[in-house]
Formats: sequence, C-alpha cells, structure tokens
Amino acid sequence: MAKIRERNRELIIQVASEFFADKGFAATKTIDIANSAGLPKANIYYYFKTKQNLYRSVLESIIEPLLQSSAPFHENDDPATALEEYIRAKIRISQTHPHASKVFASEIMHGAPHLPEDISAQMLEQAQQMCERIQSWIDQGLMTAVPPQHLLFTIWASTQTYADFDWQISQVTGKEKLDQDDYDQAADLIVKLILNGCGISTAEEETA
Amino acid sequence: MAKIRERNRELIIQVASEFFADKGFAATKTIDIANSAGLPKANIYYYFKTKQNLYRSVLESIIEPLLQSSAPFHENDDPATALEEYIRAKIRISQTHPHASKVFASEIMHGAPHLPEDISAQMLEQAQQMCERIQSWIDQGLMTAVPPQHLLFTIWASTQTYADFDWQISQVTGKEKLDQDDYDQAADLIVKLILNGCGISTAEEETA
DNA sequence: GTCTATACTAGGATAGAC
DNA sequence: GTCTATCCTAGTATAGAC
Repeated sequence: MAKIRERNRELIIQVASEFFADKGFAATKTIDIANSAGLPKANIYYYFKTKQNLYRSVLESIIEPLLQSSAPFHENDDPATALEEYIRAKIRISQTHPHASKVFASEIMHGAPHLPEDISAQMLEQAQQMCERIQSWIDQGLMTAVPPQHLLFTIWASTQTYADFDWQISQVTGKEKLDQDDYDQAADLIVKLILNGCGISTAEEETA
Repeated sequence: MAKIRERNRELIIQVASEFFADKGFAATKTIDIANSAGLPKANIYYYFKTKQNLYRSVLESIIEPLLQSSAPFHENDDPATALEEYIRAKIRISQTHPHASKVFASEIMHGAPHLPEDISAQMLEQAQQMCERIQSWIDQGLMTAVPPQHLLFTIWASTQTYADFDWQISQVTGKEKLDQDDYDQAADLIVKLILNGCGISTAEEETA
C-alpha cells in the first residue's frame, strides 16, 4: 500500500529537518535520523536513495510557504497594508517552520550549493518583483524614498532571525521557547520600524 | 624562531576561516586548508593539534571585535548617537570580517556547540547591559518605549545579514561584491529605521 | 621545524536474506 | 516492502624520516 510509503516519507522528512537544522548537512548522520524515526538505516536509503536527496526534500518543504509569503505584495495596493502583512507572514513562517527555516538559512549562508537552479531563479524573480512594487509606491508618493533592496534585506533578516538564531534569543530572553506574545511583540516592533521609516505609519504606531 | 610559528598560525587561521565560512565545520577538509595555505596537512595538526582547535581559534578571532562594538553604548549619553554608532560598527564588522562573522553566525545557529562557556557568558552579560541602557533611556524619556531585547535582535539581524547572507545579497543586487557605497546605504537605512522607530531621528533622516 | 607515508575510524551506501 | 550484515571511501590524525 502506497500509504505506508507516504507516511514513512513524511516522518523521515520531519525528523531529518530537525537534525539538519540542528547540526547542518555534513554533520548529520543518517543513522541518527533513522534511529530517531524508529526505522532501520537502510529504510532511509530505500525511500530517498541518497542523503542529499533527503536533504533536498527537506529544503523543498519550506519553498512553498516562502513563495506564498509575498502574496500581500500583489493583493494590496497600499504599502502600509502590504508591508505589514508581509512582515507578519514572515514572522509566522519563523514560528511555524523553525527547522526548515533554519535549514534554508544555512543553505543560503553557504552559497546555496544544493538549491535547485529553478527554485533560486524563482525566488530571485520574486524578490525583483517586490523591489519594483516598492519602487512604484515611492514613485507614486505613497511612501518615502528608501532603497527597496536594502529594505527587503532588513525585513528578511529581522523576521528570520527568530528562527535562525533562536539559541541567542533564548539566551537573552531567558526563555527556552518563545510564546505567542513574544512573536507578536517582535512583529509589532518590526512593523513599526519599517512603516515609520517609510513614512507610512498608521496612527497607532505612535505609542509611548 | 618563534616568528615562523606565529606567521604560519596566522596564515592557517586566515585560510581556515574562509573554508569554515564557506562550507561549515563538518564539511571542511583539513587537506583543503593545507593545500590552500601552501603547507602540508601534517603542519595543520602540528600547529593546532585537532581540527576543532583550529576552528575554535577562528571563532575566537571574531570575539574581540564583537565585544568591542558595543563601546558606543558606554561612551555616549544620548541614544541617537549611541545607536547610530553601534549600528555603523556592526556593519563595519560584517564588511571587514565577513568570514569570521559567518563562522560565528553558523556557530550560533547550531546552538553554539563549540563556543567556550566563558565567552558566551560574556556576550550574554553585554547584551543584558545594552538592554538596561536602552531601558534607562526610555525611562528618562529620551526615546519612545520599545522592547529593548527585540530592538537588539533587529539591529543584530539587519547588520549581520550583509555578512551572513552575502550570496542572497549578491543575487538580488546583481553585484559579486558590495562596495563602500552599498555598505553606507545599508547603514544609512538601518540607522534611519531604528532612530525613526525610537522617536529620536535627528532631522536629516527625513529625506525624500 | 617540515613533510611523506600510513594507521584508523566513521559513516554513506548496498547486497541479499526474509 | 523490511531489515541485517557488510563493503568501501573519505577524512582525521600520527609516526617517523629528513
């Protein structure tokens, strides 16, 4: 029955994403993934053929949410709403896909050696569209002039940091795990910084 | 002569930091470091005994600049100057120590397994002092109330991203390597976002 | 202080029994 | 479709000649 196959594949990807996030690709041993999933090592190779294939599957599990997250840029005409919803979507990804996020970040940090060409092209295309959209808002006088690319870099960095550098965040906050309030507070601050900086804050950001 | 020893050690650390930054600890082969440094592999082991020791030395090479960077927090009484100088110092580290920065980021991302206890304690202590300083500015009415910890997370993330995710930045900007203007533009934007967001922008940030 | 040759081990991958 | 036993390469580390 194909259901067993699907169930096992899902289980392995889930467990593997935790190991890859925690240790990195090279330092992760397939035997540990197998043990942690309660399966014999050969099973991993049966389903994924190679360690690299398994890794790539983990990587792909985060691609769709990432591409999805830019939707607010297309669905909103005013920059305030678009930027705010985009930031909140990115924070939500850090919160709900912490392992895959980290794997993706690690991959990018090392120059994306395993990321399929078509996917990186797709993400680049998306980034360029977002830049153009921001530029058009600036041209229409809907926000102050900021370098669109650098604005994106700051948004990406400040939202992803909650997944990528969770260890540091645990240290500083003294909490093992952040709760919903923490993520909300983070999103609120980033939204406030970005909207203020773009001259499009919508009243309630002027808190004291 | 001890000079040869010092010279070789420095050379190896320099070359190693590039490999560790590019590949990560586990994926880096000592033979590649040796070849790239123009030395026999056994030499690496002669000077550093183990791969881990070498890695730790690379890690330590970034600690001092990192701890140094918080100086503006102690040397300035007004938040505008302190925050601006801190941000510019952090960007400068990303610019001048790109490899070691990346190694450090990767280390943090994986839960700091190799970072000596006393160093992580020292960095935590420093972060807490910065938070207290920010809180005292808020209490004195010198800036609007923002969660100090999250403010730091955003500053760290948005400045480090220029070292950590240089591949992505190259892709989006279309430049192999950023020039001085790019770093200045990045710093200007981040300073503007943070100062505006803290209600302490000093006039020239209101550009169009 | 330098280097060649080699020991040793971990870990990815597979053959083949069930 | 599952698992045990094993192969084999790659890569850390060292012994010992120069």
